Amino acid sequence: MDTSSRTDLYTDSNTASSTAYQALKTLVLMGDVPIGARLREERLAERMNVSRTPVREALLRLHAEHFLERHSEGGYRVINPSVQKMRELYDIRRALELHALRRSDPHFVRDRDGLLELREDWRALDGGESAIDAEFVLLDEDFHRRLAESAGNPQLAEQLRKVNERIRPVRSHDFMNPGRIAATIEQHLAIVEAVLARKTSQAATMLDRHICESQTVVEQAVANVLERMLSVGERDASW
Amino acid sequence: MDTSSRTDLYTDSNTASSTAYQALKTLVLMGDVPIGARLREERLAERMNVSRTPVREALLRLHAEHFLERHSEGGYRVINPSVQKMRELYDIRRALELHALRRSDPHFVRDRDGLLELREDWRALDGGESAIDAEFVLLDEDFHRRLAESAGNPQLAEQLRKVNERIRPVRSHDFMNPGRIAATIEQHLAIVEAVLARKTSQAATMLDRHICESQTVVEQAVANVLERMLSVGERDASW
DNA sequence: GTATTCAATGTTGCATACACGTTTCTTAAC
DNA sequence: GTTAAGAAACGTGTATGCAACATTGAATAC
Repeated sequence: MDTSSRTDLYTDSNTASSTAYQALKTLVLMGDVPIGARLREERLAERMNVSRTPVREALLRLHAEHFLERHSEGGYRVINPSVQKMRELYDIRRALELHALRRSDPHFVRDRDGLLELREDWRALDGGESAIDAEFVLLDEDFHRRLAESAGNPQLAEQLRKVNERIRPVRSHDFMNPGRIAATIEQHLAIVEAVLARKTSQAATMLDRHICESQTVVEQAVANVLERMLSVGERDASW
Repeated sequence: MDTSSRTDLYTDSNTASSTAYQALKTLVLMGDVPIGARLREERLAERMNVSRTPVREALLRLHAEHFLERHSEGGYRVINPSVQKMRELYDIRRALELHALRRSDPHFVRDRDGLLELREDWRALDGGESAIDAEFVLLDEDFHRRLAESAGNPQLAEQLRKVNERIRPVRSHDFMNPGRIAATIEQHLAIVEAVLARKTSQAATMLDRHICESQTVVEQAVANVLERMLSVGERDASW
C-alpha cells in the first residue's frame, strides 16, 4: 500500500478522508455507481488507495447528506431518487427560495452589489449556446444560490445549497431541450431585474413560476429515466 | 475495557457508535459541555467505555448536524449559537412551516386524522400546569412537527425537525415565563382549528405571528444568557 | 531576566487486526 | 435432482497501534 503520500497530515484539510468523500460523492452524483448498488468498504478503499477508515468516514458523511441510505443488514447503498422524493425536494426549494426573496422585514438590506454582479454574469451568457446540459445545471444552481445569498441569511442559503445538490442528478434533464436553456436565462434575468427594481412580489411570482416550470419538465423526463435505471437490475451490483 | 457487551452486533442497530452519538448529543444539547469546549476523543471514549472509533463517528455525525464545528487544528468544539445564527434558523423555520401550512396545490390532501389527533392531544394539555420549561420545549417541537407532517411532505418535515433541534438549546428560554406556556397552548389550538376549518390563510397568519412571538421572546432572553455562557471562560475547557 | 532550542507529552488521522454475524459454496444424505 | 448441514469466504463494527504534527515546558545561552 502506498504510504509515501503521508507527508503532511493533521493540519492539512485535504485529508484522505475528505479526498475519499469528494471522490465518492462525485461517483454517486455522476451516476457512475448505479442506484441501489451496495457499497463495500474494502473495495472502495482499494479503489482509492486508502484504508477502510477514511472510506467509512466518507460513507458516514454521504449518508448524513442523504446521498446514501443504510442497507438493511449494515453498510450503505446509493439512494433511490424517486419522483415523489424529488417533488418534495422541489417543494422545499420553493419554500426556501421564495422566503429568501420576499424577506419583508423592514430593517433588512439586500446585497445589491451581489445582485448587480449576478445580473452582469447572466447577461454575458445571453444566447446560451456556450453551455449545455450538465454544465448548465451548475450555472443554474449558482444563480439560485447567489440569489438566495443576497437575502442575507447564510444558513438558509446553505440549506438551499444542500437541497439543490440532492436534486442535481435529475436536474440535468431540465436542460436537455436547448429551448429550456434560453428560457431559463431569460427568466433569470427578469427575476433579477424585478428584485433590483424592488418589485419584490412580482419577482416572487416569476420565481415561483420558474421553479414550477423546471419541476414539471424534470418530473416528466425523470419518470421514465428512473424506471429504466432501476429496471436494469443493477440494484444488486456491488461497489 | 468492557468487552462483555459485545454480544449481538452487525444486525444490531444500537451499536457502540450510535450509543456514543446519542450520549454525546445529549451532553451537548443539555449544555453539559460548555460552548466552545474542545472535545478530546480519548477522554470521551473513556467516559463512554468504548474505543475512539465509535466516538469519532459520533463526532462526525454531530458535525454534519451542525452541533459541532471543526477546531482550527483538527478536532471539534461545541458550536457557538450566536443570536444572529438563531435568528437565521428561526427564519428558515418560518419559511418551512408556513410553506407546509399553505400547500395551495389543488390535488393535495392534508392528513385530517393526524390533525384531529393533534388537537385532542393539545386540548388535554389545557391549562398547562403539568409541563414546564425544558419538557415543554419537546412538546412544542412535537406540535410543530406533527403540524408540518400533516402537509404530506416528509422531506420537509424532516428538514424542519433538524432545524428545530438546532434551535432547541435556546428555546427553553421561551417557556421560562408560565404565561408563555398558556399562550402557546391557546395559539396552537387556534391554529389547528383554523386548518381543520380550511381557513388556511388565517391559520398561516396566526402561525407566522406565533413563531415571531416566540422568536422575540427567545432573542431577548438569549442575548444575555449567551454572553454569560461565553464569558465564563470555559471556551478552553476540554472534554 | 529574556530568548532560543530541544525534548517530552498530547492529539489527531490513518492503517490494521480481530470478533462476530451473514452469505455462499461444498458435500453428503435421501 | 433436491435438500440439509457444515465449512469457508465475506463484510461490518470495534479496538488498537503508529506516524505526523502541535504544544508545552525545561534547559541553555546571552
